[in-house]
Amino acid sequence: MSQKPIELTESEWAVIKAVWAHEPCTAPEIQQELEKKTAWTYSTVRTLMDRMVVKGLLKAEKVRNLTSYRSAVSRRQAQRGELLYALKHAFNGALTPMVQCLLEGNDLTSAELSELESLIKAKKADARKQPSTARTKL
Amino acid sequence: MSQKPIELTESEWAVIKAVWAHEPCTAPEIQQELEKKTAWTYSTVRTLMDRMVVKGLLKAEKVRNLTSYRSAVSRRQAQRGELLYALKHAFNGALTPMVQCLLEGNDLTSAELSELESLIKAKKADARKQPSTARTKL
DNA sequence: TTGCCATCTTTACATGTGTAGAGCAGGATC
DNA sequence: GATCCTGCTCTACACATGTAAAGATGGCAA
Repeated sequence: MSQKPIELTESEWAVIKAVWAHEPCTAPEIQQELEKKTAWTYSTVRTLMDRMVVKGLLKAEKVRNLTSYRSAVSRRQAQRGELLYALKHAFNGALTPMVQCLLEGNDLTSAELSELESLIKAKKADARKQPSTARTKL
Repeated sequence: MSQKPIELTESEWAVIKAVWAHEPCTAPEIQQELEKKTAWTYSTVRTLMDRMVVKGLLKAEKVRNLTSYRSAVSRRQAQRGELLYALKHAFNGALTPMVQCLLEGNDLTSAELSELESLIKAKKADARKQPSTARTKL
């Protein structure tokens, strides 16, 4: 339970995003996909991917002589990991200041602001009904 | 302009937090402060701090034979750096989903939710008056 | 059968990060 | 003056990360 938080480097983010978009997929596929942005060679991508398998971020399966990769963590999990890192270190776990900082530094359209407002309203209603029980895990 | 984003490792966060709390300060002071939590020796802390000076996260000034340190980045800057990292990689720059994810995964009290609500309301009013001009830099 | 191509495997190397020991120097102490 | 702190400098080492070349190999085309 409570597996340690997922943290991804910039390169790993690039790779896993491509994998999410194509899985199951092969290293050459991912390399081609990323080449536009990163100019990484096959070797580079492959090394990254294999290291990510070791870390439990991807899963690899050998079919004959080809290796097929899939993600081992969901986008949600990865997103939450990133958020938790920021929350923990930059905001000492305090959520409200974090959201505040987010709002302060960026220009939101009033449409976006309204959207957030309704999110919060929904959440409030929710909290009233199910007091901190049926939380969507991750 | 637009200096590259600030990103801190876990250790660096520990150090800079202690520095913010005590600056101007010396390495031994910080070491003692951190010892409780981390059990790092003087050498370790000192190395970290000097590397952070090189990176521009701290400033060091030599007074006689003692070295006095101060932060070179504000808490706000560091917080924003962390947030931007998450925003960019995990959410492809989309702010609303990020806030959403934040709300989803954590149990907020209804007091907190109300607080956020008023933050947003304030922001909305704000946006109406000064359309994206006088933004607090960082 | 002989090459060729795509893919895989191995190895490498620079730089960054976590962690720290060993020895040095200046001021206080005896 | 010899000693003892306290803080400083230098050096080191293991592991992580970014990046990739070189060589091995299996299957298909000629």
